[in-house]
Amino acid sequence: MVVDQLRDADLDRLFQAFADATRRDIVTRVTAGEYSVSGLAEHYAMSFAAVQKHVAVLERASLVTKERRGREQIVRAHHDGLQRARRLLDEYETIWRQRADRIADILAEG
Amino acid sequence: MVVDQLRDADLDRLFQAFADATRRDIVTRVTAGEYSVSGLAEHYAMSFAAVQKHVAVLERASLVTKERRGREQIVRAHHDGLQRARRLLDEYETIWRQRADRIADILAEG
DNA sequence: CTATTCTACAACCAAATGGTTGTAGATCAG
DNA sequence: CTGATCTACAACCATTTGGTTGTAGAATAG
Repeated sequence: MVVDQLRDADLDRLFQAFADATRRDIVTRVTAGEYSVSGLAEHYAMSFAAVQKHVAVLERASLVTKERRGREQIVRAHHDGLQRARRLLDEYETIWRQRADRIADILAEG
Repeated sequence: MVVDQLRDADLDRLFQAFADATRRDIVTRVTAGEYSVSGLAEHYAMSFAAVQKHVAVLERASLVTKERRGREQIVRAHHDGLQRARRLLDEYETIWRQRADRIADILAEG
């Protein structure tokens, strides 16, 4: 199974984006409210540029979008992206859970 | 919010482990049946050592375990680890979905 | 107009990642 | 015992990652 390249690359970017506590926190924040990039940066013990890069990673993973408003860039949760992420996680989770359940059943029988 | 360090590190390792197509494929395989490390390695266009490293990453993320059987090392899905992964993903997903739903409602009203 | 704020982006750096080859120790087959 | 197989691990390499500082351009405030 060489698997679907497109989907693979998307999943790579998705999980990679989630594999950092700062980025997960950013996603949590922007699903709750509006933040400019500098507004986000205030909350982390790192440079503005570093936060800018984290936002860029989330953007490439289609988890957030940016929209310019005056001199600020507003970061928002990208709902299509988040939904897509959920669906992909669900699929994986379903496969693994079904198999895990089947194995649990077999172990229970034994 | 400086968040829970332990959980953060676990989540980092978890998502990092998932952020590679080969590793996701390995997890899928070992949830379905038994594989030795070399048995797994047969399926990928990379060296045995590379696959060994991927398995090690999954092991550190508590997603698989290894058990020696003769000269082979059998790789198995670690069900506690997978369950834990599921629970963590569910939590995140719940937070995000609730917020996304709320926002969707607001947008629908407007 | 000027100063400040917000963003973009380049250059740089250390550490981690994902791969390789090579060597060596166990275990099994004949 | 000997040879083949399976694993472990070290050393190495190129690329990516996560951070930094510095420079420069747009937009706003006064």
